[in-house]
Amino acid sequence: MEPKPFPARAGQPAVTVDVVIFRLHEDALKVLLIQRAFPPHKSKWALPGGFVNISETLEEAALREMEEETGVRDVYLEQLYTFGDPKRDPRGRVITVAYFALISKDVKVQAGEEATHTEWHAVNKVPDLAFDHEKILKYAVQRLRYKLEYSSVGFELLPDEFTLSDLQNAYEIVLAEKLDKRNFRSRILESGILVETSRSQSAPGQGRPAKLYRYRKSAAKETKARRLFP
Amino acid sequence: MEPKPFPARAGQPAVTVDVVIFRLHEDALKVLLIQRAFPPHKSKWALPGGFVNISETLEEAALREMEEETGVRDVYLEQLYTFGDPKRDPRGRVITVAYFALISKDVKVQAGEEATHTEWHAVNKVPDLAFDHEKILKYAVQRLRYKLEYSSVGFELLPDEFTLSDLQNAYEIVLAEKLDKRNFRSRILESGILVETSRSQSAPGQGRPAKLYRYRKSAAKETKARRLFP
DNA sequence: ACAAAAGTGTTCGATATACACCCATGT
DNA sequence: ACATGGGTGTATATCGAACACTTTTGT
Repeated sequence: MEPKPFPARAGQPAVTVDVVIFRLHEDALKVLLIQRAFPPHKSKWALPGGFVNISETLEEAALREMEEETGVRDVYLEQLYTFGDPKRDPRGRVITVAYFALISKDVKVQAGEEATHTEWHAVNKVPDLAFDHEKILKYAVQRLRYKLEYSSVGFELLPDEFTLSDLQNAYEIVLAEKLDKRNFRSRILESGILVETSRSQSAPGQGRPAKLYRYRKSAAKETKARRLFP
Repeated sequence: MEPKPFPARAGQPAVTVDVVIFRLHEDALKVLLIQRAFPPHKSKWALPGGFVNISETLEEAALREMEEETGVRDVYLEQLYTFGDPKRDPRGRVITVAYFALISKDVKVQAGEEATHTEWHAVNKVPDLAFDHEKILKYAVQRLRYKLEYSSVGFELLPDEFTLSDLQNAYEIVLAEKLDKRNFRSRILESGILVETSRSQSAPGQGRPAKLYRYRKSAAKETKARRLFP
């Protein structure tokens, strides 16, 4: 594989999208990184991303990049911020529109294209990143934590059916803090965003089986909603 | 004045900044609009904006546009969102990074360049806007209202010194709702973000003179701060 | 019977909300 | 003295935070 031609022209900034793809795995919040095969920052890790095609929306560009690297298309995707420091890319002026994506736990993630070296890294243990990608990642983590408290994006990280312990676990991993079990459960249940299924799930080790719940998408009123976790 | 050449090239999106400039005037929240002198959307009103120069940051571009139209440079400026629908500009692919700005009440706003026709419009009475600028404006108003409740950006709309009635008035105008005087005052004062000056101000009509306060910038902890107005 | 995880309520302090009258000044 | 806007406190309801034991299952 050859490096793609760099499309910036004199006088005109180029536009890319970069995507911070989050996923819960092995009790950690992980982010997908690609090891760069070409300079600049050769062999450093970077967020997946690429140039915006002339006839696609920014969101389509982000979804395309996601699909190329993960095979996954049906995800939660949100625009994060646009980074435009003239010196952020040594090749020339590149403005990047950053997105973040959340992948459900039950979605099978395929490897990227043959030659590209992609890996999931725990967000609190990422290696040195190329360009300003550390700044972008930090911003994304901050936004995810914030939204977890005020909205119900958290469910996008879980499978269709999950136990309340799974859910609390997911929140604790992302927020990096312990939550009170009774308060967590009563708040979640009172909010009415969950429906109980008739099934339950035996714990991996042993113990009392837990009821399985499902998220009611219809109840996703973000705006002015009471915080889930104050 | 001639229309500027349109710099989009084949295969490359062009990048602009658009700025939603807010100001309180005549008991209304107003936004600065420019009447377009050339097609497309000739004679429609639009947000001030323009192409990003190759060596300036996005924020610098937004400040430059602001200064060109208002003569004002020292303002609160925040990135809003990036709009990139391929069909948002009929001339070609233009991605715009939208910003919003807040101008203090004591800043004198100069007219824009000779030929450009600029006017302040109350946000609830704006005319038909060019491109997708109505969407951008609505988004900006929503963000401003939101931030007013959670942070102290509200002070950026007021002069250096102001009375508590002025402040409450500003909040009521932006939020478009009445607030309780006693609750407003105790919350603001308890939060410690104001310092009392030794001076007071006679009301324009008559009545008891009001104490003048000043905003303590140092107390601007936005993150995880308690909401000013829940 | 015991280990392991699920499930369940109450108390207490803090905060939000609703609400009405006196004060200082100018005319 | 009166009109005008400035300034003040309390009672009630609601919400968040802290906290420990019983239940159900598998081995």
